[in-house]
Amino acid sequence: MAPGGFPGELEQMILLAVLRLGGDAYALAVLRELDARAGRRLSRGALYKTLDRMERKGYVRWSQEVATPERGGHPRRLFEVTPEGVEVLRTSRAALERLWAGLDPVFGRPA
Amino acid sequence: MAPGGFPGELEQMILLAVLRLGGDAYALAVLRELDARAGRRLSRGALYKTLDRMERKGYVRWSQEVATPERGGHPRRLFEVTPEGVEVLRTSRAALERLWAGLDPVFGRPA
DNA sequence: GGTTCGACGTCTACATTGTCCACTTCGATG
DNA sequence: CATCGAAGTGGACAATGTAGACGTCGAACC
Repeated sequence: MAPGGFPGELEQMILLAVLRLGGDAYALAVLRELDARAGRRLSRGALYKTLDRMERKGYVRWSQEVATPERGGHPRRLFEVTPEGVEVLRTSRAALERLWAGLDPVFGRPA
Repeated sequence: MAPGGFPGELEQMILLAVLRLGGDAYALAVLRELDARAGRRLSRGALYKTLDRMERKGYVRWSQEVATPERGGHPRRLFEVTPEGVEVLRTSRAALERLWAGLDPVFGRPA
């Protein structure tokens, strides 16, 4: 298992959203992706907090966006998932899948 | 979405383990199932705490085991997932799956 | 050229979850 | 009767999840 143990539910989702966005993962986009895909809403504060925590753990890193059009306000932070982040996602997914395996009947979704 | 929002990572796993065990879901068995299936280890304290919290939220309920052999110590608690618990699992899984969808290439697991 | 607005990021405070460990109970075993 | 193993409980604390208020810039408005 990944050294730090299992990531929290939100951490997992954020990691996935960042991954999905590829080179376009700045904060507000992550928020929109989370809402659109998962119906998961949260404030910017919550997002940045979690992202910062994950940075300390080495699951994500970020850089300032290149100063292209500069549309005002702070320069955007562009997030990216590290290999460690990918790894942690992989193991947590595997664990979950082994628990789900064979339960479909219970959920009225036979096979 | 389920009223109480998304369940935590551990809550999810415990719910699944209880489900898997069917009528045999007493605490120590849940612990073993979690370890065996998901490599997730935790103390009894952690388990009971989480189970109690989930009871308050209506995701699980329990009953004393029928006093058959009485092998000593406290009577065992037999856990069971409520319909609400099933529902919450279903929605959280759906959300996660929508986030995972299409990411397989990233994980070196093409299709 | 001041005001407002919208896209960003940051900070503080607090609620919820996750976690361990020491303690207790009680039958069986020695 | 001392010990052991299976169960459950309680207290304390660490990690995660969460909102909201605040600051900052450029652009658009007037």
